[in-house]
Amino acid sequence: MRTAWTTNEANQLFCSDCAVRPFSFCAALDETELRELDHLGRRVHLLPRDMAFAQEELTTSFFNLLEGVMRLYKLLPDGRRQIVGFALPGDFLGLATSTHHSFSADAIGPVTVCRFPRASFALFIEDKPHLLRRMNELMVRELSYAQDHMVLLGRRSAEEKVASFVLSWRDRLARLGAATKTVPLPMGRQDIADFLGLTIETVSRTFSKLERDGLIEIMPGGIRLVASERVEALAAA
Amino acid sequence: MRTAWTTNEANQLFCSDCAVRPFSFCAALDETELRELDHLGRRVHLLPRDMAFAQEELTTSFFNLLEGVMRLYKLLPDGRRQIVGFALPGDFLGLATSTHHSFSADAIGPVTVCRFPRASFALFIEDKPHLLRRMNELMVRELSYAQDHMVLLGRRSAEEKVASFVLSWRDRLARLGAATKTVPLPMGRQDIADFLGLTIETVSRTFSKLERDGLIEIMPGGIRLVASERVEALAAA
DNA sequence: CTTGGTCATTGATCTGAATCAAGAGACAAG
DNA sequence: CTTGTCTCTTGATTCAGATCAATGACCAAG
Repeated sequence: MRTAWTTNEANQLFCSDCAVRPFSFCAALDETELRELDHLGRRVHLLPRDMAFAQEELTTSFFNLLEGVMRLYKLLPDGRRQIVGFALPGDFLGLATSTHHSFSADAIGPVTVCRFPRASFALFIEDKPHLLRRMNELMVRELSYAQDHMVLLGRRSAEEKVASFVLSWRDRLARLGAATKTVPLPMGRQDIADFLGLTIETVSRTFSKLERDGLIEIMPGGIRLVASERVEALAAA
Repeated sequence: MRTAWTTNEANQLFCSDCAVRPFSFCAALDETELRELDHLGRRVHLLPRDMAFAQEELTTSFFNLLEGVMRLYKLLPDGRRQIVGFALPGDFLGLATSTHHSFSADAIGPVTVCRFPRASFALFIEDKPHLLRRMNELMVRELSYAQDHMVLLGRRSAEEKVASFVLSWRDRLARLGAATKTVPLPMGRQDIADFLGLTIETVSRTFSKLERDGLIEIMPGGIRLVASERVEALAAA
């Protein structure tokens, strides 16, 4: 529950050296703008379970994820949780309707983010049409992703949910340039359950079933796709 | 399945007279820009079931909904349907990842839309930061709405789903300036089911139960909130 | 007035996933 | 090595919602 970034600031590096720039909103910036951005952001390290921001909290910062994986989730008053997404390096976090965050974000493993104060970031993008268009593009992608997830949550079986999840997670990692046959799953079973609208038991059983049927192999920290075409078939229909 | 707008164009009216402008993206425009926009858009009437565009189709137009209600949905290969949203006057439709639509949109009742060719609209907004920011704002709202819906689909019971739906629908209508105690439901039970991730029977049974318990009254074409505070209680937790 | 169509409701039954309940590993702290 | 704490898995049972099956209400066409 601690918000680490108030107490735990790392030394600054330069945007021009940033490894995630090609995947990030800042890919749209030129040299001059990058140097300007250098003065806005601060690198911050988060430990597992550290929160970048919480639902209902005043929006004071935006974040660009540099390293690690984050969990984005909403809680119901009685404690039920829905994970609305997992963030990977290059993802931009914190955009919210006006003043308050509509979901919480915390670190799964160790995480590095680039933190931007809300106000100065807003000034920075205000009159930069190419950057605004880039943000638009990212949000359209995000929205389309959200709609796909609604289909999954509303209309798919447990087996289809798990299969789709594994594949779309693999594809996101692949876009960042990782291997494809072995799929690391840094999040726990409960996280997967809360993402897919299932219980932890059903997720566990479904993984076991997929392994028993010879589609995957369960490994510590992830899975291996033994018969990816059969997993694709499950995810497709 | 017919796309009516190729054959069924209405006579043009002016943006400055447009009733939905205060609710729409074009609220951000000044006099000169409005006159420019007049030349881009054409008003088009759709009949029930007419499609504005279909999933996978090339994006040739954007739409601003002027009158009526539309259904936005995605289909799985086997015919299962998830409605990702209902559009009301003022809503902007058609933004998609690059070239293709990611969902279908059709008319529930009779509908009037303002149709903009993709290319010229893109040129029009390209260098207008205030308009780009306005679009951004609308998309953040959309995304936040999508996330709320994920919580509903993934973590709520049938009764909670129906209660939340009725209230959020009422609130959207209220923002457009309609009455609040009686809630018109222009969409059918099957549409509500496909929106909430339920079957038509469960929706029907749930409405009946809410009526039996004295929370609502079922009327032709809608419902009346008899004990809205009890409905709110269901929707909240 | 009858016919056929669509849509909504209700009842009976079934089932996929939730819930309840143990274990089994993994691992850090003492 | 032991102990406690997690997380994951597996089994038994229950239950919310799906499925199957009529029936009723409404309405436009003949």
